[in-house]
Amino acid sequence: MTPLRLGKVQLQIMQILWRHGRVTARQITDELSQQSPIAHSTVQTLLRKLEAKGAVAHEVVDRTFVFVPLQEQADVTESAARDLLTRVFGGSVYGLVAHLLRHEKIAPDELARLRQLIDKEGQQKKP
Amino acid sequence: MTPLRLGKVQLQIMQILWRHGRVTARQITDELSQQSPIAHSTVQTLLRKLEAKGAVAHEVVDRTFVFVPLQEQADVTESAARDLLTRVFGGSVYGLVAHLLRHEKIAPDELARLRQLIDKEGQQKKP
DNA sequence: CCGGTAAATCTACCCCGGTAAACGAACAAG
DNA sequence: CTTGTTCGTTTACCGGGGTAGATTTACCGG
Repeated sequence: MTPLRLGKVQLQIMQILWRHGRVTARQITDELSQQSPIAHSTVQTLLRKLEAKGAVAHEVVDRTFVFVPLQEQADVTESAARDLLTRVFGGSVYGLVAHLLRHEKIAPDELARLRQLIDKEGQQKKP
Repeated sequence: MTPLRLGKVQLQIMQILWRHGRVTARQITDELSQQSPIAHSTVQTLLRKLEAKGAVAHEVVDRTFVFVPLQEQADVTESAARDLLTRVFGGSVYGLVAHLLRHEKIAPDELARLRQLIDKEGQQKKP
């Protein structure tokens, strides 16, 4: 299980795949182009590279490719998060969270939910 | 102020720079080689690339280069964290922290300190 | 049957991180 | 003076992300 490193656009493609489950290259191009224009062939190239890597697969429906994600979102999220955690924060969850609290603005209700979450986590000492 | 993208080894070099303030290329090579062997010329090449990017500078002392970091650790940390936050967690601090709590094992005392930190953050509503 | 349309493939760049050998300069020891 | 060591510089290569034009393939409508 190699960590599977994904680039910026590749991640965006995977996210579209995860949201919709089954999409054509054209759909991906359209959705990506809403943010910044991108050539259809570029998307196709990246999809081929993703497929070569085992991150996606395609089925042929009506002579057009329908792509499906193979790599789980949870896995990619996990490896990306752990990557930042270890490389930048030396593995300290406290360090990362402290940084987020200090440098990112957080809505008060989010903060409240966070406190609840941590409390619940603390309760799970004795199962 | 471009985000300044750094690779894996480049980040390690910057971290050594940040720890020591002023180091020679040799010191960096030695320190990096404790983890995984790396050629001295590789380190020098990366240092040149970092300098070309404005991340470091060098002074000449006794005919050898002494490198100093120009880019602040806080800035790099910040951009890396925000990068993950926006690209993977859609900007949701809650999402990222929740992920960390769920998937990373955290020492009980770290959890306690986290709760304190969040409480203190909550108090700063009315200054 | 023919031309348009749309999809897929081929091919070719550029950039940059990482890797390192090869070369050159300068000094230190003998 | 010659040789070896230690720097720094030059140069080259690989891999992979990103980009996209050009080309082929296949269908569909007139």
